[in-house]
Order: sequence, then C-alpha cells, then structure tokens
Amino acid sequence: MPEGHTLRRLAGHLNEAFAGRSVRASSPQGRFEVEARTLDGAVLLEADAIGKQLFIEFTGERFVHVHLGLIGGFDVTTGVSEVPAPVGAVRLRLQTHDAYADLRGATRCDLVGPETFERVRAQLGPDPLRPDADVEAAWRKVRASARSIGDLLMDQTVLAGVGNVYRAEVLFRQRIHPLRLGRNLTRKQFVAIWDDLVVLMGEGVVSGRIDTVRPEHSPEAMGRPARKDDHGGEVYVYRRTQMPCLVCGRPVRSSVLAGRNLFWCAKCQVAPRGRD
DNA sequence: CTCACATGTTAAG
DNA sequence: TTAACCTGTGAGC
Repeated sequence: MPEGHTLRRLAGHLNEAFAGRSVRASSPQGRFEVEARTLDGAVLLEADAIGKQLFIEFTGERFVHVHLGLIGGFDVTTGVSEVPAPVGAVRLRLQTHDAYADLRGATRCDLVGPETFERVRAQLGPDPLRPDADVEAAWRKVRASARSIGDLLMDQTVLAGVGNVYRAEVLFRQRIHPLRLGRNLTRKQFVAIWDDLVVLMGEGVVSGRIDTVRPEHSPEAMGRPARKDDHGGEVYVYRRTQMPCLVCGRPVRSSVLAGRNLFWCAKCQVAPRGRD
C-alpha cells in the first residue's frame, strides 16, 4: 500500500473529512491512548504528506506524525449517518458525527511539536509530489555518489516518497539498470527519472494504484489478455520475476539489494560493466 | 488451515 | 547483515 502517492492521497482524504473541524480522537486498541486523549476534541488544521511521512496538524502547534510502515493503513470514511464501532485492532480513530478514520498497523504515531516536525522534514530529500521540490538537491547527491541508482532512489534523504514499486518501474521506463552508479548517470538521465516520477506518482495519487505501462505496451496493444497484478496496477517488472518482459519478451530478472527485491530486464536495461 | 511474503524502517549484532 | 514490528493476502496442503 504505502509509497509516497498513498500518503499524499491519504492527506487529501483526511483534509476532506476533518480539516477545520473539532475531532474526537481515541485509541480503541490502546497503543496510542495517551496521544489520543491529549488531542480529543481539538481542531484538525491540516494533514500533509512529505514522502512517506504523514503529519496531521492540530491547534496549538501539535502534529501527529504517522508512518504506515510496510503494512499499515489509515482508512477514511465520510458521509455516514452513524459512526460504527471499531473492528479489529484500531490503533487510532479520528471521528466527527459523520466521518471517521481508522489507523491500523502503523509503525509510528507520535504526537510532536513544530521542532520535531521541522527536524524530520529537514532530513528528507525532495518529494516529486510537491510542487516546490528541488530536483537539483537530489541530483547533487546522486552525481556525487558511488552507490547505485537503485539504492539511491530508495534513500529517503536523497529523494522522498519512492518505494520498491516506483523504483523498479521508473528505472525500467528510463531503461536504466538499477546497479548503475549515481556518479555515472548524466544529469539528463536523472532529470528524466525525476520527471517520470512526477508523472507516475501524480497519477497514483489520483487513481490510488500504481500503473506504469505505456499504452503501446498494454495488454490490448500486445494482443495479450489483461492481467491483474496483486498491488492493483499494471507494471513492467515489479514482481514479474521470470515472466516475459512486456517490451522484449526476455524473462524479468530479480535479486536482492540492501534487503529489498530488485527487478529489471537484462536486455532493456543494459547491465553496467566493470566499475559501471 | 498454515505459512511465506509484502508497496518500510529501525535497532541490534 | 539480520531480526523485529505490524496486518493482509495468496499459495499450498
């Protein structure tokens, strides 16, 4: 579920439901009881996402800092005549008379002040979903790095919001092998990656899915039956190990880099040689 | 039904 | 580098 597009979308939903309203806060499961009790009845000013971090600002310069981790979810439901009893392990519930939001499985849900908010924000790289994002700040780090671009794209201090799906897909779309070193990319190549992320992640915010396959490679255009991916979208290489590449037909390769699965096409994304 | 694995991150070894 | 955390899903028995 949660790459940057999910959090930006979630911030939007929270604002639609609660911005400017007094909100009841509770922790039915008990994990965030102290935080909930402190905020209960306060006015929610604005929810905002920076990369994969979610900040919900309440009156009094108080922010709830949420990170969904790998499996967390924050479901927002609006327009109900009656708010139902929580089902399962709801860590934090926000509600009004006609809307509620349930947080489950999050790794972080901290009540913090403006100093912490600024500190966290300061250590995150530019977020492709934010209009004020500074692509040059990311490029400066990439161009000076002896690490691979696959590694760098997942580093939230280099670029905030990209996860394993967008990493695999944007590198395929730009035909750049994930093990190419950052310092060996051209500025043009990196800017192309960035610009593509802006488009892809922006579409993800609207659709709530990750779709990356261009029309000319779509199942219809290629005469294949449409296939449903379990993350909900149509993709080129992510979790398609051993399946034929949608462009050249060779089997998609995979390996593990820094504890995360990496996916690429060995023909479409030419492997680096020597020191790259 | 049980088990492995996942769009993530942190902390321990 | 590995384990740990938290939950849902799909594959396999």
